[in-house]
Amino acid sequence: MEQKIIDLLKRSNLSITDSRKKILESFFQEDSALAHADIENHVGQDFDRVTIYRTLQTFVDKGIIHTIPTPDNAVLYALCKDSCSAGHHHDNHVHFICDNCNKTFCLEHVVVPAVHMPVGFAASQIDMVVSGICNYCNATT
Amino acid sequence: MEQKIIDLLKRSNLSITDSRKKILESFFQEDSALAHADIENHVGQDFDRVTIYRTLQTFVDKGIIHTIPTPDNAVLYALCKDSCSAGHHHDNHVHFICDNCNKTFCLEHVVVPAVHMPVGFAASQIDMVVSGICNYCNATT
DNA sequence: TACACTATTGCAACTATGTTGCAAAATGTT
DNA sequence: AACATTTTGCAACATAGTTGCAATAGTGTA
Ligand SMILES: [Zn+2]
Ligand SMILES: [Zn+2]
Ligand SMILES: [Zn+2]
Ligand SMILES: [Zn+2]
Repeated sequence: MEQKIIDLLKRSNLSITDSRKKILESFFQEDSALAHADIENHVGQDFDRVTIYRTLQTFVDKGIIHTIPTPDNAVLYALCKDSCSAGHHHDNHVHFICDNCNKTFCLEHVVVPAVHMPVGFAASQIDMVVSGICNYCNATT
Repeated sequence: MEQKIIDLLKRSNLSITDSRKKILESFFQEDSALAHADIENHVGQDFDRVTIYRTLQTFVDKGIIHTIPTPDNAVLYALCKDSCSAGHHHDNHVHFICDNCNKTFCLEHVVVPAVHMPVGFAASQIDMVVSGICNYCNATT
């Protein structure tokens, strides 16, 4: 884990700092997307709020994580897959929000479907967010 | 206009107040979705910030307007079509955000396409937000 | 390892956004 | 007009996010 994180930071041309390691750790330990508050809980009192904001922004810029738009306008972050790089995200997958456990997941293998635009409108990016019951919650009820 | 607004409020079982009239007016005058700040600008100093928040919430509850999730997590509101009623929205259309003029539109006639969920996931609601260049901006450049 | 250079962090202060309780004012009904 | 009910404004609070700057930590080089 430790080494995997260090490699990722090096590959992204980022210096290895305690906060970056700890914050990345949060993402590798959780399979779902994280809100700023989740990360604050995970890293505890170790780092300043501001550091977390700046670190997350850095990770987004470097293509390490991506943000997820949600209907209730909370900001969520999740790890990007390898195809993302600095200044160029390739996150065209669908996101799923569970109404029961309230977790948000990247459905890596579900590509956002095409949609026919009215005349005059040119689409450059499409976000799709699905809510419902996740596979874990469906299995345990 | 005035009469149209009064009728809409009566139909929704809401009392006719100055703030509700003025805020609804904002929506009828604009063809694009409005942020809280836009409405604050439109109504000027006439009403308190809190009143605007509460009025918008009331309108959402009554099925008069709906919220639009955006990738940058701003809250936007737009008029619902007639099929929406108190406690039951029917807004399954695609939303479009123009990268040029920065306005957001309801594409009333573009229905959110179906998407195939992985095993175990049950979808109950789907939001699709497209960004790009709108028809007005494409026509004038 | 020590040094110098640069990048990162913490702090404090600030802005923006949204919420709550309560008394005053406006609305609808009789 | 008088009453009961909603709605509004105010003040205070809560949460989220940003900025400038000085202190600190990380990196590459000698
Ligand atoms: Zn779930
Ligand atoms: Zn994702
Ligand atoms: Zn436009
Ligand atoms: Zn809409």
